[in-house]
Amino acid sequence: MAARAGVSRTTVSFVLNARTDAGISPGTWRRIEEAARELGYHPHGAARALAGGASHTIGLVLRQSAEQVAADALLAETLWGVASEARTGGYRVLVEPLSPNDGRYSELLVSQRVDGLIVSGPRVDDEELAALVADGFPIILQGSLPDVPAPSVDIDNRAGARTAVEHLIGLGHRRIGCITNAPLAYTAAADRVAGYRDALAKAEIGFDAGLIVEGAFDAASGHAAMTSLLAEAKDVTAVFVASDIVAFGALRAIREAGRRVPTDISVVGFDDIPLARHFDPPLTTIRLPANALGAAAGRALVDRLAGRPTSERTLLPTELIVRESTAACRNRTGGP
Amino acid sequence: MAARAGVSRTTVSFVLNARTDAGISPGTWRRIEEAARELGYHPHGAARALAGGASHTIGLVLRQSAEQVAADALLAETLWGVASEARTGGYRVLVEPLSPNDGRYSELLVSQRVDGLIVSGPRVDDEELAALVADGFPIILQGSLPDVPAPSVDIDNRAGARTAVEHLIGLGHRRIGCITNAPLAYTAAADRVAGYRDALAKAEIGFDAGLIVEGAFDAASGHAAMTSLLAEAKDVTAVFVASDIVAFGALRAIREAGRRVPTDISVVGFDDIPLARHFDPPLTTIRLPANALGAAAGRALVDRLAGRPTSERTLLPTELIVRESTAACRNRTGGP
DNA sequence: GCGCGTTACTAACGCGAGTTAGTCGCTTCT
DNA sequence: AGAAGCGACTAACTCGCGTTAGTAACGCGC
Repeated sequence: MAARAGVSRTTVSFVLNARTDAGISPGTWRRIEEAARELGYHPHGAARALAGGASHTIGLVLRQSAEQVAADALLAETLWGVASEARTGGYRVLVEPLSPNDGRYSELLVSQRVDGLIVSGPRVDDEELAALVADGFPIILQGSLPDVPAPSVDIDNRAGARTAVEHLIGLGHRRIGCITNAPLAYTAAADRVAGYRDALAKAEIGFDAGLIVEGAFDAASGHAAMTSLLAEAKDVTAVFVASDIVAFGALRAIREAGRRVPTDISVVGFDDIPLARHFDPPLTTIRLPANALGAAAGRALVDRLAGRPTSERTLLPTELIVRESTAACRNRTGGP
Repeated sequence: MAARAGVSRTTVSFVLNARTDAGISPGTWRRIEEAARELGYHPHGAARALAGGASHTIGLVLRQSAEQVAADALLAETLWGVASEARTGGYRVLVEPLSPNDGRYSELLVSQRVDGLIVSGPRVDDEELAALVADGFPIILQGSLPDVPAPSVDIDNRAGARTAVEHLIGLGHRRIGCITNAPLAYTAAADRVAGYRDALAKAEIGFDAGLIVEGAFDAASGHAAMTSLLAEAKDVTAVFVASDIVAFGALRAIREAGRRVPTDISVVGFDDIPLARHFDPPLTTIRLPANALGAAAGRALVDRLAGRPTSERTLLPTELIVRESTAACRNRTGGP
């Protein structure tokens, strides 16, 4: 204990916690700081947590399956955002990857190892989560979950999808297909389809359910979806694929069908994964601000823990990145 | 405290820590377990850490820059491996992303918030790391760092590269180019080049420094490297690209040059990122066991913390995944 | 009836901080 | 001169648990 090199012990605590209200003379203050440095003194985390009643740690629960995590090109970036924001707020991040039916993360909270939780990819049937939220634990949802009364942070999937499709419409396309990023049970997938429909409605283009095909996370599903779409709706001149990875498979299907992108068919993706700019052709897509998403979740939790007001729902804006997979429609079947 | 519902307090501690040596009668044991369940009792993590002298938490330090993290398709999977292995050992994982010149992770260890550290992507000039290791802290390196006397876990880059090139040689190729995954200052890049040379040497193919071009993490660098290689060495019939992402750019360069894969040029990648099987053509590559890598690092640290013997250096085997980007050489210039 | 060994527990200390309620010495007011 | 006030600290309590040493009850042998 640095008390030796200086004077007391309580005083050390005051200095290290920057308690300016406790009237410590500048001389003593400096003396203690120096002693602490010389002795390489560092307060013991656990003791501090015990005495202070706060662990200064937040938990990040990954509710995706191992396969989904492996396939998620943006997860690491999101984690980075959470962690850096947490750090500026004086918190550390404990990561708890938990496959869907693999319960029991409440222990983290209940044992006071973390002060709050960010739950990424929450599922509707998560009873444990609902119970925790009902008990008033500080929890931030990263993703959408309508029925759970906890603050959530997400990107604006609907607006993003709408922007993507409006871009297509602006290029003169009228028959626009849509391949989802995941089964529609996933809210993110449903929201993106909603955005697609918004854009069509605004442009007064009739909605055709036959133009929507479900994808499922990976490129193989995109390939299958696109193949079926090309077969079913031959007059499609553009496709909105709600995931770059799925779009990658779709591009291949188009190539295999002997059509060209963007000459014959325009394609817009979603996510802007690092590889998207290198697709053939470079993919026009909607940038998902992964880092900012993590940071927003981190900030929301830190704010909440500090007792500051938190908005119930934060929707992050996306950005249209125009590259070379989209071009003006050449055969305007639906023109005025 | 559950003492109320049962009898004592020390006894509760014994039961919850499964101290069978302390002679607790089966009746009392059961009574306490029930009471704990009914009261929803959970020991306080910080108190436990303070009293027990161990935080039961390990730190995972990410020493890559934010950009590298974002571009690393396998990082999340590795993290998953670390975390799941840690959990089976009774540990939690604290993640500390730290850009290269952004020091000060020793605080984690020194303040006892973690019992040990896994350092991913260590750099040679990391003085803090060297000091920590010298002080005897439990640290596992994930990656290679010859001069630091800490146990390390890595994949066998050299053997993997060798396997890749041997596959090419087996197909009859003799003029084989090599594009690195990163600048040669990175040991992983140097190791993979070493594996490339091993394979050539074994097959008694002369080494030509002109066939090696440096890539740098992303597809753009692969594109540039391949373009220059095609221009400089027109007789190359195969290329070993030490990273799938870089290979993606290389494939595009080959296409742009009017050559076909694998008809004119065979390509082998490295990493087996999820998208590799969907490349055009599906990429033959070396699978990097990301999950296993994380798990091995986690296990090594847990073992070390438990006082069990740990091997100084663990090299995980890779696996050749043959897909459609490689084919037999057609113009055997160097044949017997 | 006493010593001795078991069995089944419990009182009390200590981990290393944060925090409350003082204490001490010195001015300033009345 | 005595009370009150203030600046600069510190003794001692608290957090919730692990752990060591110790105790009470009970049986057993002689």
